[in-house]
Amino acid sequence: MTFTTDDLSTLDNDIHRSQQDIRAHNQAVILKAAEEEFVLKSFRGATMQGIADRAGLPKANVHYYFKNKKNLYEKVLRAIIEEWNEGLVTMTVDSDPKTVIEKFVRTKLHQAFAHPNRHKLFALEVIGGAPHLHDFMSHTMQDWALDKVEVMKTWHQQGKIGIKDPLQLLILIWATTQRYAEFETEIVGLLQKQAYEENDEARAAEFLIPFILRGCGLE
Amino acid sequence: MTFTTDDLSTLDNDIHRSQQDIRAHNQAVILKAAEEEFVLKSFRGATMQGIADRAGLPKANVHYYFKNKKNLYEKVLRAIIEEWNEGLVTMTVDSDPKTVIEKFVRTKLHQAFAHPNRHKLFALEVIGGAPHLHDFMSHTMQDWALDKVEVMKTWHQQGKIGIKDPLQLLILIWATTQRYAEFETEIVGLLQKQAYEENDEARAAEFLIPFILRGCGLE
DNA sequence: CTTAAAGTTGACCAAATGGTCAACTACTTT
DNA sequence: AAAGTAGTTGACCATTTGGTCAACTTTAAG
Repeated sequence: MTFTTDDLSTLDNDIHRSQQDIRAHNQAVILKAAEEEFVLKSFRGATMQGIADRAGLPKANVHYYFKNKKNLYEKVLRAIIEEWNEGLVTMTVDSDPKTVIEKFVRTKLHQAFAHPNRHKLFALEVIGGAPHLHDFMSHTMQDWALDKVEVMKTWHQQGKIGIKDPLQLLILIWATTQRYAEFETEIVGLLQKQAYEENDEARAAEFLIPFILRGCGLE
Repeated sequence: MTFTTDDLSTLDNDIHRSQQDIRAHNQAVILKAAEEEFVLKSFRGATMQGIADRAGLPKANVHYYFKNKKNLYEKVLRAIIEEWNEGLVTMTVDSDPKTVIEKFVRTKLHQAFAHPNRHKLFALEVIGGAPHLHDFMSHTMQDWALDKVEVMKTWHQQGKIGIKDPLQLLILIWATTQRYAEFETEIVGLLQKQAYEENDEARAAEFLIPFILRGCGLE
């Protein structure tokens, strides 16, 4: 995929657009519309017509760019995996636990606030048994996780960290950071707001990072 | 609802069943089937035929007991709210923070392992904007949560707890406990198992409770 | 035993929806 | 400017599916 979903409106005022631009622009608009529709209605509940309406295009045009609904869905999922790969913090036995854990939490939290829909979609997939993410879950992600677990076990043996069962820590960090994306609706309600505001990510980080470090016996 | 979903098979061997028993039994079987189907396929993806097959009944029979799909779905959601209400730990300014928090985490964690599908369904709803849970979310749950936040703020002022922003703590506890239900697929994979085993709940509790208490500056 | 009520079920229908297609317009290239 | 390629779109179709219904069987009541 050579296009990006950022700044979809930059080309809107050009009457004459090159066909390359048109392709990139329309595909990006459709992917964004699809992401929203799939989050709100889930795979089967989302309709091609609904996606088309959201994208401001006729339905047949959506089919021109994406073979079918499943194909479109998988293209949307790909963006999730790409983002996940970007959040891979380096973590070796020689790293400083406190630094690495703080960086990891901060990165994941930032991703959650930056792309909540992606995290929601990922969660929808996992809850439904991850039928489309099976490879990713049982290879890429699992390999990464189990490797980090080994690193943290070594840290524990060296007395650098007060965590005997690092897999549980990994689960906790994912749970707490991603929660702000997945349960946006609930949390925004509890904050008595209509939507997240600028400082909400900072407020979460300010709580989470010291809490987790304390839990790990660091600081 | 006067019936229960527990032990659906007790009546299976009786040839002659009273009509009351038949009603209770069939409704329970259908609700259980619906819960599974809705979790796996989400509202729109679940089909009445699929639910009927899972329940071992003809589709028309499902419609005999539940007016329509929406009605059936809402009946399933009701069970979730009832379970939620059962997990309400008493928490006042005079309670002992450590005892209450430990009890709360343990209860929520137990519910997560006991009824993962309900938690998955709840999560699906929230992720999709909670269209069917709006009243519950913005009244029952919010009132309860904000009340507990006030209690914990008092604890903090009295120096009983090291948490300035208790709403974040509440979010963290919900996130970490419910995670074991919602992300069952992922976590079971990370544990390199086919399904949770008996000690997995205890293993989670053994990690989570000291971790959270430490995070709160207790113990 | 008779009558009514409750429960069962195959067959059917109308609406929704994914996907196709052919006609058309707009760009691009030579 | 002509021919070819890419993009647009309304109309259409086949399939899926929620929901109905009428005929039928089983249980309950008088």
